[in-house]
Amino acid sequence: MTREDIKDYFNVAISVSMVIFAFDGEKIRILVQRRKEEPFTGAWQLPSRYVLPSESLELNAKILLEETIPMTETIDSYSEQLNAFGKVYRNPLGRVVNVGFYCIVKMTDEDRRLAERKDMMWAAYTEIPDLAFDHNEIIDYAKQRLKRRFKRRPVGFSLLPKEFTLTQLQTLYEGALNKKFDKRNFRKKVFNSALLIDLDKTIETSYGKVSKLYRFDEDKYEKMSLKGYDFLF
Amino acid sequence: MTREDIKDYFNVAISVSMVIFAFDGEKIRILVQRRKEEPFTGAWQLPSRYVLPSESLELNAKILLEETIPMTETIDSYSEQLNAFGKVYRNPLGRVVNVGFYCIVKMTDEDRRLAERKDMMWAAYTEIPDLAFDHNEIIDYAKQRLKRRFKRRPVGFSLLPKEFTLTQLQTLYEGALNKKFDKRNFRKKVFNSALLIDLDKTIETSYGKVSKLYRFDEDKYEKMSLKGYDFLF
DNA sequence: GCAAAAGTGTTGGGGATACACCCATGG
DNA sequence: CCATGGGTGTATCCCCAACACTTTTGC
Repeated sequence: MTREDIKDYFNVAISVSMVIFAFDGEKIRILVQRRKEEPFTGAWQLPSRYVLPSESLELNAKILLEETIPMTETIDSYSEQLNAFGKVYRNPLGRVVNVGFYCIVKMTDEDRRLAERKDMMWAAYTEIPDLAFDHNEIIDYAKQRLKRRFKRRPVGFSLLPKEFTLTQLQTLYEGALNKKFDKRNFRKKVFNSALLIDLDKTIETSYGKVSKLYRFDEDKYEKMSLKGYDFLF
Repeated sequence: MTREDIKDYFNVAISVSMVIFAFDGEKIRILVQRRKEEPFTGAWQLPSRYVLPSESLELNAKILLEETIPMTETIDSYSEQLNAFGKVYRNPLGRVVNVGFYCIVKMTDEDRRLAERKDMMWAAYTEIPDLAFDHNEIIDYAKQRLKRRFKRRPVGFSLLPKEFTLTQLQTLYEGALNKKFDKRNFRKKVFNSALLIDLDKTIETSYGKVSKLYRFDEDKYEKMSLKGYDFLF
């Protein structure tokens, strides 16, 4: 088979979309934006980008993330490919196969302010509006994947600030897994993992309470992980 | 953005590849075939197919499976999409993004005979030869995925004949998870799940031994699964 | 008679679950 | 003084892991 024989096949476009998960202290949220172009102008969508034949998927995903939330430190965010979404008629411009990605970022104040703009919104995990193309399907898939990751890897810490309280951690896990935990048992579990560093610092939370701060011990996790340790929830 | 603006993007081809897992009673194996065409003529590869812009990924994956092992009942096989593999220079003909799939089939005698042909081989799970393109990478990914599935879902039964012995089941799990199990504990575990039906039949296995036969209770699993039951290994 | 494979119970420990009260603070 | 949220210990249960011998049969 030569390039000539298969030229009919070379008429597809690739796009990447990014499901950006962040945690505002209360709920997990996903960033959606308004479309500026045809088709579906004005509709909400996932941040997306077409990929040139000469460019890699991963690079485009990275660029997409950086141009969408430019002020956020995305260096230590967690990112991963989802499936390819390739229904024939998902895009009226032609055959476009979308490769979904998701990432987990620490929400900064700048990120919060993004939502003040009219063309972006941090949609609550549980209340995603109708989106253009098949982007709702991509989000559903990303949510499933996130849930699975939460059960087996310490991805939650990528959503929290570097220093966090145990109540924040528990709220996050309850949101992600859609399940209530007993406070004492939850604490026992995370302490048993021995992956939290007590910072011997407190922070004022709501209602004038003080609460102890912890940090996730990433180095220790890496080492244990290599020895076959599994973080399970 | 119009179709004209983005015509540079519509110059990609899509292919699908299939990692076909089967179990010969001793080892898990993966079907590879010889390439008949340029590039890499004569090299081993995963069964693969280019996808026309007018056709769906899933349909192509299904056709690919059926034309590769035409005599096998693939109806009750388990199939799932893997990632998109999209390195820029993976195919010398142009930019081809490969969408990987894997499936799990019950190996029939006809399937075994496939391996007698010179252009196909059931490669042992642990001894995959060097393949064309990035197909080794796809297989590595598929193996990881299979292992995870084995831990959380009763996929193993799709690899076994409908009626099987507990020794077969254990051999399979040990191969898939690369781990030895204690025979008594293994049996306790599968009996506790209450998903095996004792067929009150025996079969002659090797060395003139007789061994009891079991069947997997798919209906019961479906029902329990809906109620939130998790099959864990 | 011995090698090979099927089959079968008990025990101990660790992790998960269930459960309730005290204290400090702001209003 | 009360509402809110942070913080702490114990008893029970179940699942998991460790462990060894008998029986049958082909060679």
